[in-house]
Amino acid sequence: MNLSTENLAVDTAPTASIASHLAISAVERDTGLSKDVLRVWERRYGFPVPERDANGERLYPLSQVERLRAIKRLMDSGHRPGKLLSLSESELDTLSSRQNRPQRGDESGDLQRQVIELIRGHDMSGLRRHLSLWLMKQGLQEFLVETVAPLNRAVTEAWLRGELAVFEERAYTELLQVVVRSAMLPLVNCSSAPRFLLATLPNEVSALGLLMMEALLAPEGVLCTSLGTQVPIPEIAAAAKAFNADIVVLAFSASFSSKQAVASLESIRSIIPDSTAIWVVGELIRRLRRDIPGVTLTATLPDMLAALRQWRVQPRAV
Amino acid sequence: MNLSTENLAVDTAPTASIASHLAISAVERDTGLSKDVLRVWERRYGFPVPERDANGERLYPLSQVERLRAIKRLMDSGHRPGKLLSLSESELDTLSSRQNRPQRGDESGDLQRQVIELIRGHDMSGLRRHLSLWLMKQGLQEFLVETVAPLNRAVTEAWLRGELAVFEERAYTELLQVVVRSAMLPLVNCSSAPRFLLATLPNEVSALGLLMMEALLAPEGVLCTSLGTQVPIPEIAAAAKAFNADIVVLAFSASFSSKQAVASLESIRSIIPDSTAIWVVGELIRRLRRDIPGVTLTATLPDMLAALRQWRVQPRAV
DNA sequence: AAAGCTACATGTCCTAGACAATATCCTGTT
DNA sequence: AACAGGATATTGTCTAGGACATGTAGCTTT
Repeated sequence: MNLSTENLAVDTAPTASIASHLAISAVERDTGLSKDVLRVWERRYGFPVPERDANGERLYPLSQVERLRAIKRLMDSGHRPGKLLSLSESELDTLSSRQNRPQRGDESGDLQRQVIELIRGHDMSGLRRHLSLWLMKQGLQEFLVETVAPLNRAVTEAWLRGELAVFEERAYTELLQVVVRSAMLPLVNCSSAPRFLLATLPNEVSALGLLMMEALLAPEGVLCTSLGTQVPIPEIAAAAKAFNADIVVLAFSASFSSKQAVASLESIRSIIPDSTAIWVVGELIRRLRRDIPGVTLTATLPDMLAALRQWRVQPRAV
Repeated sequence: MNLSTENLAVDTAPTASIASHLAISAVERDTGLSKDVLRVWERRYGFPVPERDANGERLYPLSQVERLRAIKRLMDSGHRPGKLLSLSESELDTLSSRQNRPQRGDESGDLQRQVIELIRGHDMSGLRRHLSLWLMKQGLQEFLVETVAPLNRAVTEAWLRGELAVFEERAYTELLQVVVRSAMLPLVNCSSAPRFLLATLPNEVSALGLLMMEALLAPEGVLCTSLGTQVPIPEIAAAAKAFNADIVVLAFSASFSSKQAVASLESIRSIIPDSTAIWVVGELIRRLRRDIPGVTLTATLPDMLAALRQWRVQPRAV
């Protein structure tokens, strides 16, 4: 439609801008870097250096946005901005590709490669059959621990390496939800103690960890109430009281800021009664330095089950 | 270090601040109003007027945050900030309580009141039985159209009126997901045309509309691929191509900004081929003034089914 | 090696002004 | 009385650089 060189002003939607450039608010949304950070990096490190529109507002070329995304990914896995931002394009690339190479050489690598191939081929029905098959073969809990957990890691890593598109990862996640939920259905007559309350904190989008917890707990016959993702802290506290929860489970994905996690956990711990336990699960835990008093960290799914057995023997002792 | 009345600085976690006050970033998260907006309102309208910590940074008392939330709700339903911000506390209250009074006096009001009572009593098992019962009685599609849709509206309204807490609404939503998904399972051998791709745009958190669409389409035997919530626009386009979708369905809840919706829809329409239809569902549609060329708006679930029948007779004619 | 200290790195907040996009109001015309 | 068009008001977002608190790294001391 806009064939002239004048396509700049034509399409200036509030946040979307034109196809080849993004406005600062769009970059904030796409990369997860706040506007303040984008500006201060420009000032301090000289990158990114966006162009400007007629009105002096920043317009980021897609190439720079791409690079910002790479930088953010590396930051999430522990690198510091100062180093990354002074790196050249190629140095960044080698770092990106190296970063997740240490593939654990476990026997399930085959399945993982197979699944990733199915995802890349967009064969969702095939993927579904495949996953259902393994589910049948292993039973729900083993399926989760032995198959789904490593598979999730493999998919996440493939995504970080750029081998999977965002939408492919999303489609996988959704499908997995369907498969796992289908296995949980027969198990819903949960009635026995303890009472669990599940949620993720604000800024934690991933529903996957939450679902896995719910599925893992279902065969144990416990009473699970899930609040879903992104629940404000006071609401979690109110819910714990209302549902009379014995244990509040909070799930975190690897990308959650550990700084914020610690702060939030301490804040939650201080407002719900000590008689209610708080358990934390998810990849994030690997990156937590210090313990948080009154909060139980379970790095793996089996740890979680162990904690449950422990609780049953000796409630409230965490 | 500071043991005196200086306990302000002690607990100043990045975003959490102390129990009775919130930092600006926390208020942004809780209310959905950007930091810029919060500051500019203070400058222009004299509300909110937060206190300051030792460092001159804003600290919002909970009472003001509460009021900001009320204002945001009213804005979402069409009022303009200038008016709301000059209103007194009590005027705001009357406006809030009036706003959703026009209860449609339909016969299903009884069920709705019953369900809301169950939610308020935190009787999730009871609620589950109740919903399952109606599902059995009505069958999936009728259940969605006749029961779930009005129920969702009733719950949302109760929540807007402050009769339900956020966590109660969340627990209801999660439970509903489980119930609906359970009914979809037997229907998954979807293989026939058309191929659907489902998603919500960034900023749209609610998975409920999406799930309802999926469930509504399941009995029709179509092939549905869901990408879940908050999918970036370019990813939706890429997915439409990869999955060879005939129809892309985007779900919006009532709280989505109509301005942004129009911009996003136009942007999406311009990057995916005309042979792929775009359908929009959700409460938002009521608030859209103008049509968007090449985009089909279906305000209710039956409209959606009608559009599907239409498509089957005459594909691509939208 | 643990603890303390200093210097640097880094994200977030601050102020205040500018401006574009939209809503609303007003006026003249059919 | 309904409606088009233009003036005006409203409102969100952007800009700039400065300030500062917290976190990290490297060094020294016990």
